[in-house]
Amino acid sequence: MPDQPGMHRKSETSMAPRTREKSGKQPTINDVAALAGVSKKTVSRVINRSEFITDKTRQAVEQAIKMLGFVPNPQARALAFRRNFLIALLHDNPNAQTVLNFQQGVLDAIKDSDLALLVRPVDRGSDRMLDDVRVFLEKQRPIGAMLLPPISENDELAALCEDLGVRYVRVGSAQLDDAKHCVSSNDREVVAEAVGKLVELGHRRIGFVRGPVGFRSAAERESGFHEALSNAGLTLPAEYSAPGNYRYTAGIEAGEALLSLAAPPTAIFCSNDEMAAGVMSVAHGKGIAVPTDLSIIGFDDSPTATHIWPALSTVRWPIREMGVRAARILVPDFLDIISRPADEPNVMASTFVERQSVAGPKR
Amino acid sequence: MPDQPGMHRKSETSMAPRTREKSGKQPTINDVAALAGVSKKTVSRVINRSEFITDKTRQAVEQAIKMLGFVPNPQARALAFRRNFLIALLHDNPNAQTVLNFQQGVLDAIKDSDLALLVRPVDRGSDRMLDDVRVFLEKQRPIGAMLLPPISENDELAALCEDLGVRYVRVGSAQLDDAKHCVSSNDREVVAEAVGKLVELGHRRIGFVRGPVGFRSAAERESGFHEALSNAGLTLPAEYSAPGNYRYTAGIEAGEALLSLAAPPTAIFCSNDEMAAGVMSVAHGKGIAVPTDLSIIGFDDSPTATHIWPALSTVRWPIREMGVRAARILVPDFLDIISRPADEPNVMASTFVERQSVAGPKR
DNA sequence: CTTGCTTTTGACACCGGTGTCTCTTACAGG
DNA sequence: CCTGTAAGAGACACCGGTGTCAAAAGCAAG
Repeated sequence: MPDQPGMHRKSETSMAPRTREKSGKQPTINDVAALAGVSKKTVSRVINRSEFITDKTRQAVEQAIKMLGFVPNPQARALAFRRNFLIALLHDNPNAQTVLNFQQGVLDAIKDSDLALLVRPVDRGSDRMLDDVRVFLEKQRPIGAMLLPPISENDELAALCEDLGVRYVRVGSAQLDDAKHCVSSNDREVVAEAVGKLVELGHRRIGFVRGPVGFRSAAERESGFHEALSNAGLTLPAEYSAPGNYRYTAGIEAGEALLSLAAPPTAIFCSNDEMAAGVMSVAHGKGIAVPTDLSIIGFDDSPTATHIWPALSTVRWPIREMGVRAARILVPDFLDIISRPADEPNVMASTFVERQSVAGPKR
Repeated sequence: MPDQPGMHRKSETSMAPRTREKSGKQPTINDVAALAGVSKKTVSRVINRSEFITDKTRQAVEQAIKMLGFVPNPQARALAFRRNFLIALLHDNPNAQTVLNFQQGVLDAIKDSDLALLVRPVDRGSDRMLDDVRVFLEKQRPIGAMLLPPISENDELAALCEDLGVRYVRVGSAQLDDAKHCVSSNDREVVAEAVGKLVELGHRRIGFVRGPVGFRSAAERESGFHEALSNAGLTLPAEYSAPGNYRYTAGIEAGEALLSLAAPPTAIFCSNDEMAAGVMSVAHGKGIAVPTDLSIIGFDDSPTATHIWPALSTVRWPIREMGVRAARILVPDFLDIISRPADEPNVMASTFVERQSVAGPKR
């Protein structure tokens, strides 16, 4: 059966992942140029805030833009600029809430800009990780990338960004003095403050649940803990220090270990909230009352901190604010920032949040 | 003071948000065409799996592609296709863990494809919401969009996608029969099963903490609850039903109300885990032992469910699997799926997870 | 009114792919 | 062997912007 006369063959169009467009086409730079009576390059200059343009021309173009509701096509710009107007968020899913809060901060910061956010989990551990990220960055060509802990500690990743001409910001770790590439918080200091409160309340037997080895965040927290102890002239007996990996189950194990000691601690600082929840569960199970018989402090101020009972005293990490700040460091030129980034600190303030899990020792 | 002879003026280049590129340029379709001795269009056909090509030519091109390590430039394709090879995830931050789990599922599904994930929170509530999303979709031109609850219930959003030629999938709500646009889970059924277990254990006074009004997810859970009760020939006294909004604080209030009754319930089903945590806190505060004096069931299987003590029996929502499934529905043509999407269900199975917060009534 | 410079603007190629249409080739049938 | 037809491959325009460089315009000095 012959095809319709006019039909040459199956159209190649069907192959394209294209879907129909109902609403009228959007205006292009050519439409604007025609309406304003200038060349498209001039319109381009206005869009890109070129300084070599007279006010008169600029205004004429801006009016035409407004009249047509013109929005530059990001795909075309991406092709011409060899850069996509995107920020990539690279993370290794340490904690959902953390990622999402940070993400939220970044989105707050770029809300009124032309940027969008690309999320990309990476598999630390995998040996193809570096290649995967390279391919990702080469393909997506984002303006910049944000590295969340723990992968922010990977120097090779930073070097890769550097090499590919992708701006980057490392969050919560690495050299604090590199204000161009780092955002962090004063965790050590605030942990010391929190543990100091325990000492003030009269605690002398204070336990510690560590974070995973090799994590800078964990090292910071541990160092703050020791600082508080030595300030008080105390030392940490080996059996009062339990290993951990930021997981709830590690908290359970640590709790079992610490609370089974002949002379158990009267207070325990846990390197994050999840582990604190684990320790608290063990205490409940053993009939040890919190905070009467045992004070507990966590770190993160995750939702868990308020959901458990009694509500957990913890260190709030300004992760969302760090997201905002990271975006400002990364792409100040896209954000119309009032206060120049240089004026803002790149070490954000963590705070100790006191809830119901801390009291003086029983006597 | 005159400039260097060759220097014409300040270069306009400085305006562009471009950063230097160290590593050598990547090969383009032209390089491939030259190496394979064919036209670029032919290479394009191979890339796009056109059927009008002989095996011989295809192999020659594929070899050239491999030899050069050629990767098509997504920006150029986006421009020519008028579509970006992206999937947008639109959500209204109902619950960080949920969003991230879903996100993870989507990423699992698109891992080996050319797609990337764009995340975009939307502000339900705002009246500019629809316009914001329109601008976003028009600018980014993703292939498709995923709508997470509760905004998945917004018909105008779906219509907008339709209108803009953006494929879409609505998660966890809306018409279940629309297999092309919906993924959901059998929540009603599983809630009925969970509450049925309470009845089997001998509970007769069972309280209910509702979800926010107008949410389909809440309605489903409530309907499952009632189904279990009526199966057992029970009814829900008005004072046993407390309002809620999925927040911890609402759980606190509901707990206060229900547990202050002269004849308090011996078991409470909460429409989500956060509220269950709130109810549990109130029980702890009142010295009501869980599960001895009070059984509690939640919904979501969020991290909170395992972090609180005793660990919460809850309904696990297969959110990550729904993410995978949603991606397969949305972009089957990009995923090289073995089992065709039509073969898979679009109603995923929730499951009741029994932990330590449920026991028989005290008698 | 020129001249000589600087500032603004525009013409045109180009970024790296895809759509359309035409031309070439391969093969079955006469 | 010739012809008719359909499949395969290529030429060229185009997607919607930006970079380069030359031309035009503005302006102070001669």
